[in-house]
Amino acid sequence: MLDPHLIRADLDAVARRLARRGVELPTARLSELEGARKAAQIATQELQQERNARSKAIGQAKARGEDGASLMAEVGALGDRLQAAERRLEEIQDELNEVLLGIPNLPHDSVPDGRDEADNLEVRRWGEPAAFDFAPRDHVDLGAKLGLLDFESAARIAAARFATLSGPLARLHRALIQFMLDLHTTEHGYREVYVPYLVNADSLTGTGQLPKFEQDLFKIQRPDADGALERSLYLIPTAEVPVTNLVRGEILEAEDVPRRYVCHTPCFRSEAGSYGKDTRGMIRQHQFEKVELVQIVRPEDSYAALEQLTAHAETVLRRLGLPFRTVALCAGDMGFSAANTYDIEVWLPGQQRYREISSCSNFEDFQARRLQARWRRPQGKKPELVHTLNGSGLAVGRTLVALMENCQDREGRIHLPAALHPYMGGVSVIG
RNA sequence: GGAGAGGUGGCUGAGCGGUCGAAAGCGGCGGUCUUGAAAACCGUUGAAGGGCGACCUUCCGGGGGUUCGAAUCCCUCCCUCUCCGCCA
Repeated sequence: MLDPHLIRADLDAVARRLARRGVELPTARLSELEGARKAAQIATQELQQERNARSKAIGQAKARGEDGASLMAEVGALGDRLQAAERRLEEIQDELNEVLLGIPNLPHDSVPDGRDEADNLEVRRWGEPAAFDFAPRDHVDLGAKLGLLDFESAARIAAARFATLSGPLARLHRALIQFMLDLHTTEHGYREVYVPYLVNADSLTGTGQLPKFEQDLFKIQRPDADGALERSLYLIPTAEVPVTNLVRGEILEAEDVPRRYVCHTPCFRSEAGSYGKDTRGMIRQHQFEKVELVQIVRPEDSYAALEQLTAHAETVLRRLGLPFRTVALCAGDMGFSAANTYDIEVWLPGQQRYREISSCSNFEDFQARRLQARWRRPQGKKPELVHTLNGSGLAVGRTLVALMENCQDREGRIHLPAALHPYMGGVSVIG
């Protein structure tokens, strides 16, 4: 959520910055609501003040042993007016809040202009795509040839857009998770956490998935005692949600502040809007594993943290020897809650292009405001909002795809990088 | 699932219809003392919102209700703890 003060103070500047994302701020409606809010709030508070003063007088009269009946008669008439004023104020605030919750974050000044993916800016590139002296297969063909990757059984068990892995490929998948967790905990200073995979609506509102993107989520309805459907939970679309919510409603002490978490979870995405994209293979699935990096930092440190976190994610690819490039997302391509985002894209020989394997974002105080996640500066000042960041470190399924496609030989065998050998029980070649 | 007990400020914890936004302790901050620190002592210290301001409003797990007035009474939901049952 944006700072309401900022919106009040300079609505046009906010609108201009949002226009870079291709978002039109409903300025007329906002200023109308804000005006109504102010009037209603002042009116309500005046009535409350009057009621409080008179009620107090009744109390004092009674304490003196007086009757107070005449005073009570005076206040009676106030009740209805107060209630009406309170209702009206609540209505306006609900409406205002609804609008506010639907406004995306402001892009940082350093974010390049642009409408979509095509306008993203490459900031660096690492590794050389291998020159194959044969036509490289994509992971679907490789998996089928190896007999270790199968979409039909997954469709039978569940539905389209699921996959089953078996044997050494299933082990490789697990090995990648262990490798990533070990790297980030032992070398990059993250604390490993295990969290719920089902979360409530408040958590999703906190990180920004709700209210706007409910259609992307799998929702679990829980029948209550009467069989009525209430108290829904949602399957997490990313560990970002439960992990960032670790600090929801907290006031952290200064020495407790940078917090760095790493967490492996499955992720579940309904992605109702994107059918038809990446239908082949395991690039876009309803269920996938991810190792996520989350940082809770002091506001002044968040941009340094973004560089650091992105580098931590890149390190995974470096260790695996997978060629990648890092792009700065343009304003139009960034996610709802992000102020600044780097995508890391890995080279996929099967597609002859770089594909997103990690997205590292600084949310500044946007999520923190929704979460009421705060910290106290050393000198015992007022609590201030923290800044939050996260990034995949990495998406496991896509890493598996990249390994298969980049490390294949003419016969369709997969030659694993040395970094994974300890996690594979000595197996260095699959197939 | 059954029975019971609870949810109060950064933390612990009192209050159970009327100056209670809330005692006390811890912690934090400021000061005295000290070469410095600790200890001791004194003072101070919740959050959010509104108003140009003097100030005002809201908040005692969430929501609803009773009342002139609710942390305190009622309803409901959520959560925590103890015992029993069941269970990976």
